[in-house]
Amino acid sequence: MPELPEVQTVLNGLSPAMSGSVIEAVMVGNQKLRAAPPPDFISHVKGQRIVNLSRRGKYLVFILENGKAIIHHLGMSGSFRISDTGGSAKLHDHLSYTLNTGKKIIYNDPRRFGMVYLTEGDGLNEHKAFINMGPDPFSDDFTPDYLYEALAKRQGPVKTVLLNQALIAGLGNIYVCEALYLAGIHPEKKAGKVTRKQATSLYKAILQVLESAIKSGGSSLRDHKGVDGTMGYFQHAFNVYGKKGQACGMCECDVSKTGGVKLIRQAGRSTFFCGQKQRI
DNA sequence: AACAAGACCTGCATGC
DNA sequence: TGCATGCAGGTCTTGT
Repeated sequence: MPELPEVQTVLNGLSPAMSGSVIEAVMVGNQKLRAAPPPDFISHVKGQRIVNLSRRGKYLVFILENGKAIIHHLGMSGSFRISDTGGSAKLHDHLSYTLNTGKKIIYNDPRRFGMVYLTEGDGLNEHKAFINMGPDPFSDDFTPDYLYEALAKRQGPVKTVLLNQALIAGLGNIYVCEALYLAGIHPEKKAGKVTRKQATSLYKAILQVLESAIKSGGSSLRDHKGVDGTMGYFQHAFNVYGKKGQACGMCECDVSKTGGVKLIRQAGRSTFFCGQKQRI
């Protein structure tokens, strides 16, 4: 489910409810997540005030008063909701935080690909979730030059390389497809063959697509929802993703001749692109 | 080292 | 209607 814009949307929804609040109770379900909370999770978290919430790539980070940090990844199907303490439990609720404000923050994840960590002695930066993570697209470290250099070293198709979180943190399948479309770059082009000029276009396209998705509250494919249950609506702005055989977002060509948006499979993932606008 | 493929799960859409 | 199949926003592990 969630790529950077969706995680940012979740963060924006959770922050007002959680920031400064004290965690009075924690529920950890029996079913195992991909990375389940450690056994001592509750004892380190209970009674702690949440002093800061942030996002790193696709991870959410809650900093506690005792200096430890809770790290959440939503996997493919994870979502948070805010409810009253009297709210009823739902299938696939795996974790919840009851706050001193009377609100309950509930993590639900049908596919259980989500991950929950608690930092140990080492700082956040040394945590395994972040130790090899590339720059966030919105950080100062992410520049056209950085992108060009990162791609230049790689032989694989640019589409696949852009999904590597060690190069850029936060991009996922949807927004890579959309960014390559905006930049006019064919997904099968070798990363190392992307020119400096193309890298600059791609840099701009990445920021543009992420920024507009965040403004729209993320995309709501299937079950992704904001913390209040509202749906994002960025999917209405997709140019190519999920549009196999249809006209791309800015198409002036005859779909009956071109066949419209193409769907191929790269490294096991679906890639949508426009054969007219995106060139090798 | 870098890359591709498989594994991990459930739910949903599709086709018979 | 029921059943089988394939696919889904991600990442980690395994094998080449």
